[in-house]
Amino acid sequence: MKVLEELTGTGQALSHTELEATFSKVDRITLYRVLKDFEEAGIVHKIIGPDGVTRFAVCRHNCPDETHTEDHVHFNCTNCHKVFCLEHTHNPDLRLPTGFKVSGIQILVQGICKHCS
Amino acid sequence: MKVLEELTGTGQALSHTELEATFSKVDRITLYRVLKDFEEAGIVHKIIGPDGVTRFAVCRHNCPDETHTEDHVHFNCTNCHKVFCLEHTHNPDLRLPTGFKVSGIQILVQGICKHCS
DNA sequence: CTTTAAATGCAACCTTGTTGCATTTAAAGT
DNA sequence: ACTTTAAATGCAACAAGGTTGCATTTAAAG
Ligand SMILES: [Mn+2]
Ligand SMILES: [Mn+2]
Ligand SMILES: [Zn+2]
Ligand SMILES: [Zn+2]
Repeated sequence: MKVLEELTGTGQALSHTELEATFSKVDRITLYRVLKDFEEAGIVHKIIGPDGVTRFAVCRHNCPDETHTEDHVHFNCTNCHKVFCLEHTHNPDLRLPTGFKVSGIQILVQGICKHCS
Repeated sequence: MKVLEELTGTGQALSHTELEATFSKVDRITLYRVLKDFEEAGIVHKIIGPDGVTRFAVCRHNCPDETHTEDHVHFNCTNCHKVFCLEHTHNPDLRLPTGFKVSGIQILVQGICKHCS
């Protein structure tokens, strides 16, 4: 519950390492399990950025458990290194070469975030 | 050189694990170093997918060393699990919320590839 | 108050990737 | 052809991130 509060409170996606620092009393394995459970329950979603860092963010766009569509852009600030869910910036339609059938899109934008600019 | 031939020959992005299987005689550390050197030389580019797997692909769009812009979409087949560079499918322009300044975009599309469909 | 299940912690292990150092291999110089 | 020098390779060791099995705590039901 405390972990969920932290994820809900902060406006960003947090890595296991960051959460571990916040909850230093909690064992790292417990933290892994909590995050895994949240993910499987559809409460949070996992974002693995182009940097390879895994982060977690709460699902805000009241997505039903079934269609757990992750239809928004993520932003990675090159200054503060934070990752934000841009919930209102939806994935664009892409025209791919013939033969390729799209089922999902993951977009991660790099740049300077609102707070750093 | 053999590694570069392999990367050039195959139409996909290959992971270290895959290359290790192909070049079983070569030590895995040597392979890591070769790939790192290629990347720093701007000969190949590294792609870390939403699955967290790191893959390497040759740069084909004769990009100059300076502006090593990675301006194309990557495709991850959910059937054969291969990753392709869609060199001719360029990144779209995105409208982000005010305050966010874009410097780069990474797009990874999931679906069924040309060969699997 | 007792029974039972869930949550936690610990140890051990795996994968991916890096670094230091000794050894091979190959390129230059004489 | 022989020596010198540098680059490339292999090995050991290590570190970060993550998973699994098992014993123990904690808390929920009965
Ligand atoms: Mn998100
Ligand atoms: Mn590419
Ligand atoms: Zn920032
Ligand atoms: Zn395929």
